[in-house]
Amino acid sequence: MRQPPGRGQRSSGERKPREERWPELIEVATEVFYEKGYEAASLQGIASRLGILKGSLYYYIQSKEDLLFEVIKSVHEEGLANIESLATGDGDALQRLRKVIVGHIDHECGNLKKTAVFLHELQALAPDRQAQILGGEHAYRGVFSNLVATGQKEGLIPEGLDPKLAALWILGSMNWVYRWFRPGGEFTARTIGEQFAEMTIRGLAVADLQAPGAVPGEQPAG
Amino acid sequence: MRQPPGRGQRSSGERKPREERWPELIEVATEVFYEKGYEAASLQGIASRLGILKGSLYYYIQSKEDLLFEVIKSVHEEGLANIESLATGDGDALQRLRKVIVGHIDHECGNLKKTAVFLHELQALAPDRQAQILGGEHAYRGVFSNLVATGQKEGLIPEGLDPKLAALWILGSMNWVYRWFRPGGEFTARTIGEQFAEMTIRGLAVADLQAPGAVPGEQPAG
DNA sequence: TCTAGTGTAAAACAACCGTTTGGTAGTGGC
DNA sequence: GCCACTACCAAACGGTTGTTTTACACTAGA
Repeated sequence: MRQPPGRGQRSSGERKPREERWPELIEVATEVFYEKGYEAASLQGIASRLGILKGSLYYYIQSKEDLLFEVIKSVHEEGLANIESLATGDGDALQRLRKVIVGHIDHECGNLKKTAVFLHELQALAPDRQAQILGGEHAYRGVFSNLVATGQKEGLIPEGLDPKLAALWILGSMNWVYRWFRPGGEFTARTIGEQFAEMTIRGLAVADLQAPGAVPGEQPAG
Repeated sequence: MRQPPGRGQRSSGERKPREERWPELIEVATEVFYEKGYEAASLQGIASRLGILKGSLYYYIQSKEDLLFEVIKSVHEEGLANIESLATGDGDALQRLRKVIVGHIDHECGNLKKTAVFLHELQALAPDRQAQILGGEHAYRGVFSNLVATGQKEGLIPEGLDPKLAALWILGSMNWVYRWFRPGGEFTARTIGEQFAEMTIRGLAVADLQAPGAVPGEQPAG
């Protein structure tokens, strides 16, 4: 079964340069953290998927928590850049909000494991590292509360709504998706994003305003 | 420092009947799981808060996972009974949905630790135990999708919306609250529940219908 | 007074954890 | 052909974990 090091074919034992090993490590760590959760995951398990020994991981990291930190930091930066670019596009606040919601859910579903690790294991980090990632006043939430506040100035959203609460309301519905979405399942990311955006926009908009896009009539497959 | 067993005063060493110890155990376990997370929590820690040795816990449980199961099961039953009673009251579907949302968030914030353990640590259980708790087709979600479907029959909610997606949308926003709510903080559970209900109902209702209750004008303290 | 049962102590168990240390085969630059 | 460096192995470390076993002080009932 276990061939001597004739040639590849084994998943283990290959010596690789840092530039190749590092992203591999991040990817494998993400998968293992996703499957087992951070605390239940072991460096042993990560190392053996890479084909090296767990002690060898310390050539790349200084601690297990470092690994989680690196994973989460990269996911957060990626996701934040995504919605910030969507939020600063054309159109009024509600039109931009629609794009952000659809785009964020699409990104979330397309990067399910990474997102799940970020959303679920963030609190496994030490508090100062959590703060370091989220930024002083929750950059992520800020994008949404700013959109809501802008919508209020534009007269599209009633002044009675608290922008921060509205932002948390939106974030909650979106950040729950990773819990039940499965690729190839009942709903596509697109379907989810569009219906969520529809309901959310309608929930925020003033009474006498109706969003131009009608309720999408597509029947989800399955 | 360490008094010989003269009389009480120490938090440890008291022998108690099962009826008294068992709920104490569940409560302490809930707290520890809340603070550290299930995997990172140790039976050692739970036992020492009770003033007994970790081995003695096995007089009450058969495994650590059993403990989590008991905690989660009781929380789920409690929460489900709460929203089911609210969902079967008077009024049309949207009026009942409003009550359910406000009541559920109130319950969630009033039982923050229990709820957090349920929502965050459920997936630490073996899959069959998860299924055993959630019920065959997610009893919790069913309450909301049924309300949405009923609202559609009553002509209050457009037929184009998928009731299951709508239910997941609602659940997400509510189940995110435990992540940021803090007692005595910026918002009361009541404020959160009412604004969330307001936005959610409006997001679901057909265009030419306006909910009787206006947007709550209260300014949240802080 | 004897007895059965209850709630806990005490101690040990193997297993596994994250981390450290020291060594080394291979490689590219000089 | 030497040297420094890179990427990893090999082995061990102390500590903690969940769990099991045996024993025992105490209590209630007969």
